[in-house]
Parts: sequence; structure tokens; C-alpha cells
Amino acid sequence: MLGVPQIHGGSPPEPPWRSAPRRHGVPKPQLSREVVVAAALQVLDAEGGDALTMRRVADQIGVSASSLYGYVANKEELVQLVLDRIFEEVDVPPTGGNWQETVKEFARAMLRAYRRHRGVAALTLGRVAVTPGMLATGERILAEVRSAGMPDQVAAFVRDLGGLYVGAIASELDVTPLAGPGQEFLAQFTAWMKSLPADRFPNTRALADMLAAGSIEERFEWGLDVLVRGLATYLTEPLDPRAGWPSGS
Amino acid sequence: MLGVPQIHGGSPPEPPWRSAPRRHGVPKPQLSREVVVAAALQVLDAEGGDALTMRRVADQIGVSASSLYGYVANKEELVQLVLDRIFEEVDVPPTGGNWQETVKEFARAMLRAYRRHRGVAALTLGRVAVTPGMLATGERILAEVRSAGMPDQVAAFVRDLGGLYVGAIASELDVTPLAGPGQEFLAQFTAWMKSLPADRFPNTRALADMLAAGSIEERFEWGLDVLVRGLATYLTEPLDPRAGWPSGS
DNA sequence: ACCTGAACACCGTTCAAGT
DNA sequence: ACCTGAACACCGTTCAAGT
Repeated sequence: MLGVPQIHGGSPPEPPWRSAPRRHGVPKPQLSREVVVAAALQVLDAEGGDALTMRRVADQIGVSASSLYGYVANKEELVQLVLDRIFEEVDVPPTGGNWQETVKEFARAMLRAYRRHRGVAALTLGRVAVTPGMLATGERILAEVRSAGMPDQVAAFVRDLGGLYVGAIASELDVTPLAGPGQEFLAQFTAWMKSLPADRFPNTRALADMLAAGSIEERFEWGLDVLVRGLATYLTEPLDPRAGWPSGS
Repeated sequence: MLGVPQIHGGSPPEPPWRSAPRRHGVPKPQLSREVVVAAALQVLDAEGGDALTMRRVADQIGVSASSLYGYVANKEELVQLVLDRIFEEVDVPPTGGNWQETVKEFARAMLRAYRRHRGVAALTLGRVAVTPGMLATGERILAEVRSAGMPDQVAAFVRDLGGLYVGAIASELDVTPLAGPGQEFLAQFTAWMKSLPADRFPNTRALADMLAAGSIEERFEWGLDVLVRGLATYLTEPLDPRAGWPSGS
């Protein structure tokens, strides 16, 4: 009609330069645990921790939210799988030099892994993340610390304490606004501390600038130093028996 | 009708033993910031952190959820106010004895405050909680640590590091199932570590029992010991200049 | 002035139904 | 076998409307 030329009675064949269409309209990618976890990481990288949602992960794949439950028991399991992937990404530093520096390098490597995927550090908090990927890193740390002559009880808990510390700092990094309004807030905070009554808050006033100074990365390094120095003392000074540490069982 | 005796034409007067009815049906308590925060704490104590919801807090008061927004900007502000209340509850220990023990006592007091309100510790994580209630505690710690001769840079960050540590441990306490299935899981975990290939995981296998041993409270005490020992080294051994700590600005 | 109720744009999870 | 769509019981937040 209207003079538009019609080729026979059907539509013309696809031109050769057009890519092959997905068959039957809607794409139906094969789902799998890996696909789901990969999509979760993409969502995390692109939109941060708050966006990690069953529905958004499903959207990312192009599938309905309910279909994820065929491959993942629930959101908690998905989070655990994501954390495992992150731990596998930790680029373990070469052993060598003193154990102090090696332990610090481990912590830094973990921080880097967290920073590659914003929002993931917060997932470790308030959660006992026992994953296969964590085991390899844990083994390396244990080896390092034990061969330095550290008591076994101490070695056993370096892992947990370190994980706690790095996770907590990294989540602070994710959450702290680095520029613009964040800096403004910091200035307000400092001014507030300086305006406190001198008789009740002498030390807070005196250290106001220092309390607000230092980037989180600097605080991270400093905290690492405190931890490693503290650990080192156990080489010469034994555990305080009052700490109630189980020596036998 | 139906022979039921009717007293005159209206309903009988209230018997004297029945409490005075609230006037005109629905109670309309006066709202205020304090009422909202108090209700939030009640919800927290009764049902834990996941239950801290604008809607549930409103229910607790007997008011609609939207009415809370007259007294609190949003949920984040409510959380900050709740945290401030908790910090005010910290029963600061008497000064005396060495600074190490005082710092530890502060941490323990904070842990106690968190444990009184389950779910509140998790609220501190991934959040810069700058509240008035925190200032008083901070001032005490600064005074203690400075008078012990600690460098100002160190003193300034004991506060943050300590807060991070206590919050992280306390949130683990809230989340860890202490009995029943939790213990079962721990046994599974230990068995799993022991079943790892001996060539790749010698240390994990050797320390399997120790890695799972120790209550969280014990780990808390041990971690405190590490931190305090680490801090003590700054009295004799200065900061590592490589840490990049701002000495001037 | 203060609170309500409905509405909006979300959640996690389940389950009957489709293919 | 695998995925969809609707449904359920929730979220935080806004806003016109009631009193």
C-alpha cells in the first residue's frame, strides 16, 4: 500500500552485515552459580553495596529475580559466594624480608582487593566469612607468623584480628566522602571540637586538628603498625595469663 | 430485643474497678525526639538490629510511621541519635593504675554498653559516628593516654582505632550463634580444616583446633592486649617515618 | 500544628503456572 | 528442568488531607 514496494509477500531476508538475531525474541542465557556471582560483582562495582539486591542482580543477567533461587539458597549465600570470589582475588605478596612486613603486605593486598569492589568490605562486617578462598590466604599468614617463632595461640588469631581490622577500615573507606561535602563536614567537626568548654575538654580541644587529620589510608597504615608492634611483643613477653586464654583444651 | 434486659435507654456506667478509658478511642501520645529514640531502643532490645525500622518504631509508640519524620530527618539520623544514647550509657571506669589497664577498662565498658542493646554494635560499623556522647569518653581516653607520655599523634588515633575494634568485635558477638546450631557449625568447620590436603595446608591443619577455639569474649581480651602492647611501644620506639604520618600539618 | 492514610518505589522469598 | 509472573509481607519516604 501507499506505493511502498513489497518484495513478494513476506519480509526481505536479513542483510549479511546484520548480526544473527537471538532466536525467538527474549534471550534465555543459561544460569549458573558463576553467572549469578559474576553479575553480583558487576552490580557491586557499578553501583556499590546498597545496590546488591536479588532483583538488581537478576536484571543484570536479564532474568527474573525468582530464578536466582535455583542457584543460590538466599541472599546470604550469594553474599558469601561474592566474598569468596574477592578473597581469591587477593594478590598474595611474595614471602621474604621480616614477618612484620609480610603481614603488613597481606593486609595491604586485602585492602586493595576490597577497594577494587566498592561496597564489598561492608559485607564482611558482622558476618563470619568462612570461605575456601580465605583458607589459602590464612595458611600463608599462619606459615609466616609461626616460622617467625610466634606462639601458636597468637598465630591462630592473627588471622581473625587482621581480617576484622582490614574489613572495618575498608568499609570506612567506602563510606567516607572523600571530597566536597565530606571535607566541609570535617572542617565543621574540627570547629565544633575547638568550641568545646576548655575546662571539660582540654585534650579534645588541644588535639582537635590531629583528631580530624590524616587520610583513612594513613590511619590504616598506622593501625597496622600498632597491630604488628603488639604482636611482636609476644616473641619476648608471653601471654598475660589473666587474659584467660585456653592453654590446654 | 430477645429479652435481654436493657438499663434505661443507654449503656451502663463504667464499673469502678475498670481503669479510666483513654479519652476518645485512639491514644495520641505527644511525640518528641526523646520518645522516638527511646522507642527505637526498646525495639532494639526486644527484637535486635534487623527490627530497627521506622515502621516498627512507630508501632512501638502507637503512631503512624510518617509521623516520625516530624522529629527525625530520616532513618540515618535516628540511628545516629540511638548511637549517641548508647555512648552516654558507657560507665566510664575510675582512673587509677596504669594507662594500659584504664584503656582496656574503657573498651570493656563500651562492650558492655553494646551488649546491653543487641544489634547496636553493627550500627557503628561503616559509619562515622560523631556524636556528643562520644566526646566525653574520647576526652577521658585522650587525657589518660597523653598523661602517660604518649605522643600526641598516637593519642589522637587511639580513640578511632579503639572504637573500630570494639564495634567490630561486638557486632560479631551479636551475630554469632552461641549455642546449638552454632556449636555444630564450629565442629563442622574444624573437621573441614583438618581434612584439607596436608601438603598445601600444613599450618591450618595443625592449628585447626586453636583456630576454632576461644570464645569471642576471650578473643576480645586478647585483641585488646595486642593493641595496648602495640601502643606501649610508641613510648620508647618512635613512629616509623615510612608510615607517612603527617608531622606538621 | 500535628498526625494520618494512601501512595510510590522499592525489598527478599515463595509458589503455582507456563514452556 | 528451568524460568516466569503474581503474590505476600515487608521496607523508607513523601504528601495531600484531616483534626
